[in-house]
Amino acid sequence: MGKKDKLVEAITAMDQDFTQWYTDVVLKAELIDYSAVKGCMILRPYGYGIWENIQKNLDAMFKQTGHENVAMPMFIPEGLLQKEKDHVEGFAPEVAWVTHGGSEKLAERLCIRPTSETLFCDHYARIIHSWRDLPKLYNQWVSVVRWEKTTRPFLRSTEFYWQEGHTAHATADEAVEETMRMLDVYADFYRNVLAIPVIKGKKTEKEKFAGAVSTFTVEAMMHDGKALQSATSHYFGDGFAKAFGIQYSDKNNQLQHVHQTSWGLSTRSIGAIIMVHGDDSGLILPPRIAPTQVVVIPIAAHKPGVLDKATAITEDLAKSFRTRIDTSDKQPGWKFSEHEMKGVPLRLEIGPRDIDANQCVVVRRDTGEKTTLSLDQLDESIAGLLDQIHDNMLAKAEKSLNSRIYETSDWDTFKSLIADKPGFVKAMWCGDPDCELKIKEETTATSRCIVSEHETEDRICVVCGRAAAKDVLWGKAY
RNA sequence: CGAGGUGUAGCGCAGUUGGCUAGCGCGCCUGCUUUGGGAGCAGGAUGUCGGGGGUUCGAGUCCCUUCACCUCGACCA
Repeated sequence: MGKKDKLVEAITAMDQDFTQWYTDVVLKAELIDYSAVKGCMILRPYGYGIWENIQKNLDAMFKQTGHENVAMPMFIPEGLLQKEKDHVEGFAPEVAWVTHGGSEKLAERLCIRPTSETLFCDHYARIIHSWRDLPKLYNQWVSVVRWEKTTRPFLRSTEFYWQEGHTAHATADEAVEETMRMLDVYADFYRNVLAIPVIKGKKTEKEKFAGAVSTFTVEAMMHDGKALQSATSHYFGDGFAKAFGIQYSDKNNQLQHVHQTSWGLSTRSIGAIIMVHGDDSGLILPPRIAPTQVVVIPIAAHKPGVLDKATAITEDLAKSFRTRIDTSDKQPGWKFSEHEMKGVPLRLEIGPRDIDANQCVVVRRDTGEKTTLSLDQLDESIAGLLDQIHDNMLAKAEKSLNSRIYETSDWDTFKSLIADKPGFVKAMWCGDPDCELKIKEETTATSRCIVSEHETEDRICVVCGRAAAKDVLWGKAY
């Protein structure tokens, strides 16, 4: 047993048991703790720190696209929830109800928001009167509650944090444009901030959001080849507007219904970060959202000058990067492993030998590569390395995604691909829900999204062999 | 909600056909020595054996029940 083995024994190896690896990482990297309520997790400082950085980056993108933040109540009266038929049918089975206020039974029970369409619609009906009031581009950062049967940290919990954008527009075209704009924002965010490549597409009727005209999604591929629906953007048409009476007078003094969208990204994105980038030593965090980008580890800290120098470097770097120094009395080796497990992108070692040579040792989490850097112009070196890490993580994830998308038009090949090859299968679909259902029943794979739609004579449905226009990505999903 | 699994110290576990004061490793605390890949020595603290009920002279151990967590299905971000 070498020391490396001991390190690995803390976390289950990915290829031995991926779900156990995931649970180990989530707990040992101190992202969450379980709570007293089933299915509810506590976001610990390190886990919440990731979420804060996700919020910071994504919120800036929302602001750039003209959106404003608001805060809606967490309670929805039953009558309000029931206004839109498809919506209530979709969510009713998994809502939590408040029936009492103090010891008084409520005349009308209140559900704890599973999503806030109804609240926004109710509000919009009151504040939108004129074409001059449009568009309304609102977003909120809140938690919602869905009474899930099976829960897993970040991937599916009873309460989870997310943002939900809700917009109202004068025309259908504008609303469609908004739907696609926000889908692009999510795809860009995943790529440029989380270093995760995603596939954009449209959900099938079966998979779309309750109450939506159409749902668009970004799908990511996890290390085990399974799909994770990573964010969604919905076009509502005027269905909610009609149910809630959201009308405005247009420029010709005609009463019109608004056209709406909603879009959301949740703490599930943290699950994606873990399962796309992680390795057997633990987390590997994308530099742009890592709570700590650089951890400084003084070596032989008791020796004169070491701690002072390490502290000075930390303070200097902290002006430009999220930098922390580890002054605990643990052994250096212990610290190395600890910060690797927590996915800190860069580790900076500084000891007596370095100080004499005016240098430090910097180690990349993504490659393990160790380099010696001059203490002069350290800022530029670190900035360059963090960008390189991002680019490398993205490139690696992209390669992993692209190398595991298979394509076939043959039903038997399709079945064996789903069964034997982790990843996605691209196959044509005629659009018949029965064919979609057959795929799910016989392979457990579901349609992830329709990536494109175009009529071509020679293309046939992978299931029934009839003419097919939809290019669909299929896969097993979380 | 269906199938299966696990609950003993902070974590990982052992605990024999039911039997005396419930153990081990790691971690934790104190002190000293150490420090470039999970340190060493010495001393110390920590338990409602998940909860409730039952059988028994006696239950961590057997029975019933309940709760939580994990895995696989059905549903979702």
